[in-house]
Amino acid sequence: MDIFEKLKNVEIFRNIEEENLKTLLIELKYKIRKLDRNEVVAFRGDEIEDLIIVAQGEVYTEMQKLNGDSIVVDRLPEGSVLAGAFIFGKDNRFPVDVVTSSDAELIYIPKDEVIKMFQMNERLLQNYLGVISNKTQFLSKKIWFSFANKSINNKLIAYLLNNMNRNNCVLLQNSMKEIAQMFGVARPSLSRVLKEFIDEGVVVRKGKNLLEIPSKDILLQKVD
Amino acid sequence: MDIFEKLKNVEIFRNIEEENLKTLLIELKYKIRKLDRNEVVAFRGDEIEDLIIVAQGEVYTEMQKLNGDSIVVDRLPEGSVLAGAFIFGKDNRFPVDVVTSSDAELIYIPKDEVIKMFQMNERLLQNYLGVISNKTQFLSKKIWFSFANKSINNKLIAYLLNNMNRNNCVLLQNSMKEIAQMFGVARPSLSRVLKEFIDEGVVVRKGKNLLEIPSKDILLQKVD
DNA sequence: AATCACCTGTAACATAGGTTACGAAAATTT
DNA sequence: AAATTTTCGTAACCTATGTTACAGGTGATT
Repeated sequence: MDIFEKLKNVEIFRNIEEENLKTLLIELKYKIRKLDRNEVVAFRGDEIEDLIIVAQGEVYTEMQKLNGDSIVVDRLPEGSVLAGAFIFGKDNRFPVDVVTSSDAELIYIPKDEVIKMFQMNERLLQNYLGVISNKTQFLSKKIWFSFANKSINNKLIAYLLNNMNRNNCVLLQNSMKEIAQMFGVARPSLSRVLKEFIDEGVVVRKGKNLLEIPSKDILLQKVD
Repeated sequence: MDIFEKLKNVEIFRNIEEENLKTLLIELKYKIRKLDRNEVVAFRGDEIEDLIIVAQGEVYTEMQKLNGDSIVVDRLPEGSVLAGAFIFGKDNRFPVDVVTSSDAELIYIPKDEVIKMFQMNERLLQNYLGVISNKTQFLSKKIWFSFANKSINNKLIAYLLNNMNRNNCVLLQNSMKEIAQMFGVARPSLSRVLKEFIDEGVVVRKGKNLLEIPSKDILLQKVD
């Protein structure tokens, strides 16, 4: 598969006509870097000078906690852009370690070239703005969620309300383990709160992955 | 003061030569809206179709918690851009209520015009990318901080390490009340932990707003 | 200087949530 | 279908943090 085929599937190149994409490829300076699985793409603190595109494979980013544990922050599948908010921001260094989770092929486009690209193709610019805007939206919502809902109680209520369909039912998309992780709480603790709700009849188990909320209002009364 | 003077102080118009800025003003379609103190600029859920610039005065954004309390999310001083990540993102509706905290003058620039602007002036595009990139960076760091440092203990250690100067001292920029708010914890709880550190000699009070950390290593041993 | 408003430190108390552990159920692999 | 691994519910226990309250300090305002 040639580079052109790969670029077509990259998020920032969506909906760009083949013609224009080919023109871009010719005009543009870029470098391709091939890596094996588990190779380090960049260390925390490294300067970011290029836009990096995951043309093939997958990479993940991880951060060090104070106690030395490292936690996976993000998985970037094929077609993603790496640290898109960091080439134009104040802090031009990687905030995280970046590692490949499979054989991977990365495309490096220098910052200057990126800006040139934007001026050559309006659609591309809009895509890019979209990508980093979505990231910001995603982060904003995440922060709001954990700030506005401190107790597991409230987190669960908010989650249920967000995922409720017309029939007052919630189909659990994630395992309890995963939900607990999303909430940043211990699994047994979440389990305990859900049990309370079920014991009180505020929530009814309809099946392994299906919950029913008999009354939204009664659920809301449980907010603390 | 005419509109031109006001625009010069807007974050996305920084470092743009007067000439170019004047040209932009002539070419551009925009609307000006004047508001009194405590007027609502936009409600949560309203469609976002324009880039909104705070040309004069100040606005703040607030969100509703489940229990009805509203919390101030952000203050946007003169020269800020409102919801910059939301005109290009997937979700084109305000995530928050927006209210003026003083008499204010807002400039509305339609999305299409904004893109035109970007293509007329490269510097402007870079500024805009910078602004929303910085926002993303800010949010990322905030999330990481609260995710990687669950206990007040660890939050405090991370804060001290981040704000330490060469002399192993930390000049407290914010009041304890504010720091507690940043951490999302109760003030007396933060006070208690700091007292522990001081009692143990891990941190030394050098003055009202000055702390000394005798040994970084010993401080790090306190991580749990 | 006197009043007021606010920020701090501190303590006693209540509780939400983390930890650990174990067995049953479910899912996956053999 | 047997075996192995993973998820889940549940309970007992413990600790970190929130809550409330009060008094001394600091700074602003009059």
